[in-house]
Amino acid sequence: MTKQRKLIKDIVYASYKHPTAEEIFESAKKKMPSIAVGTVYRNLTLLVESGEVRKIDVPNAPSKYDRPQIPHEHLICKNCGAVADVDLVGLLDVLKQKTCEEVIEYKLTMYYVCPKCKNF
Amino acid sequence: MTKQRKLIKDIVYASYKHPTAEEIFESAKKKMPSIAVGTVYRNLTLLVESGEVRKIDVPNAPSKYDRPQIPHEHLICKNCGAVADVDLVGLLDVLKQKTCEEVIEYKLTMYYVCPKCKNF
DNA sequence: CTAAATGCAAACTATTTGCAACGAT
DNA sequence: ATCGTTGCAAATAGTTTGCATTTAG
Repeated sequence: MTKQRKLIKDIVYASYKHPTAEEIFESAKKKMPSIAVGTVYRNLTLLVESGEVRKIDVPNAPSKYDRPQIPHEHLICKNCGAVADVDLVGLLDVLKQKTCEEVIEYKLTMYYVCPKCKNF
Repeated sequence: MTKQRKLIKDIVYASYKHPTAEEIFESAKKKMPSIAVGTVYRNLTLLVESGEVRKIDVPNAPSKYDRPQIPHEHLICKNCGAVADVDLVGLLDVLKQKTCEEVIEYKLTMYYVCPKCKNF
C-alpha cells in the first residue's frame, strides 16, 4: 500500500459525507500537492475491488465513495419458505434518489424461488 | 410532435429489450437516415419528462429506455404517520441486479419525515 | 408566420489509459 | 534489479449544447 493509496482511503473513511472522486482528489492535494487525478481513480477502483471502500453509483452525476457497511435483507423462497440473507449495499441511496425524499429507513422483503427448489 | 419524436417513441415502445440511446439512434437511422444523435437524446429527454418513456440508469454503461409502468410503494412519516404513495419504477430491476437473483416480487415500506412535519 | 425542433459539429464531464519515470522490496 | 505504482497528458464514452436552418402548428 503506497502512501497515495493510504491517503485516499483515509480521506474516504474520515469524510462526514460521501465524497466524489473529484472531492477526494481536492482533499488529497492539500496533503500531497503532486497527486494526480488518475491516481485517485486508480486507487479508488482498487480499494473498491478489495472491499475497503464502497462505490455509490449516482445517475447523471459523479460516483460517490463511502466506507463499507453491511446492512442485510431477506430473500424468501415462495416454494419452501427458506430465507436467504442478501447484502443490499446502496439500496437506501437508490430509494432516496427514486423517491426524491430523505428516506430514513425501510423494511424490505423479497420473494423468489431458491436455487434448490428451482432444480426440482 | 415531430416525426423524429414519434419515430423515437415508437422504437422504444416496439423494442423487445431496453434499448440504449445509441441503439435507438441506429434503429432510427434505418427509417430516417438524416436523423442526428443529438435529436435522439433531446427527444428522449423530452419523452422522459412527459412520462411517455422511462429512463433506466445503468452504472458504468449507457442509459436504457423503456415504456413506463406504474407500480407504487409507501412512504410513512415517522412523526405523524401520514402515508404517501411513491412511484418506484425500476426498483424490481435494481433488486434483481443487486441480489443477483430472479426476484419475483417484494414488499417495501419506507420511513421518512413528511414535508409538513419537517416544517415544525 | 413564428416558436419549437432539427442536423451538424464542437464542447463537456467523468473516467480511463499509455507511457516514461519513480519507489519500495 | 524488478514490478507495481505514479504523474502527466492525451484518449475515451456518453451525453449535451450552440447555431444556422428547417418544420410543425
